Amino acid sequence: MVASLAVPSALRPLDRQFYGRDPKRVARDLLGKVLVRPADGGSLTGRIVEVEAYLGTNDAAAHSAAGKTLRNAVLFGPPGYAYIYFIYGNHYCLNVSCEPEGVAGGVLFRALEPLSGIQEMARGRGIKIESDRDLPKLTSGPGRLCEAFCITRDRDNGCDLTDPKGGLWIGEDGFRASKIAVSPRIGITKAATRPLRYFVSGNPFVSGRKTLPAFDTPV
DNA sequence: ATATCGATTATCT
DNA sequence: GATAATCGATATG
Repeated sequence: MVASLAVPSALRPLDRQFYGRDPKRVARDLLGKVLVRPADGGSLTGRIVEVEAYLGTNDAAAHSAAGKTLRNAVLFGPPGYAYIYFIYGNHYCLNVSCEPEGVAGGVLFRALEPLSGIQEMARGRGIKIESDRDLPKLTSGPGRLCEAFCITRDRDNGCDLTDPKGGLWIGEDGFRASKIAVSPRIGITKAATRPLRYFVSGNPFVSGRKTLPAFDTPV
């Protein structure tokens, strides 16, 4: 089993200042934090192992690149709020707004390591967990983790992620993420080479490539 | 293990 | 009318 797979204790929410910074810094610092979905009979929780930074300006891949619209308004609002969008006619994806109010920016949640509420997550995903090898199918990928946590735009867009009494929030328990790697972002066509994806190297819950590609040794 | 492709719809041109 | 910050299934090596 994975070292960080432990039931979080004494989770305390991250404050708004944490999010009111450059998305690159927020993304890096979110690794190892815990996403919490309170529910009857026990919260769903998962440790963040993969994220991507989307810069409000000067980033063609960001939804905020072309300016504020009804859809992306949360990205231009105050930091620490959930921006949820619907993609490919099938999936929701979760972001948190960054930067001070009036400045766009966000972090996309790409993968979690499930900590508690495994059965609820499996039900949300509509799959059965036969062994530990099936666990990554719960929350490995931005669409999957939203399905596992029952995150939808109607329910959660604009939700305050700093509020532990709210329906969705992010906490820390003292765990320190290590072996952090950076790579280009996944699934985009614009600004596709910028290294803005942050992940825990080798963690089995990371989506796609879980390590940095090897390179030839110079002669 | 990697590659390709279809599903399905909100949003913007 | 085209596109998309994806996923799961199928095909092929």
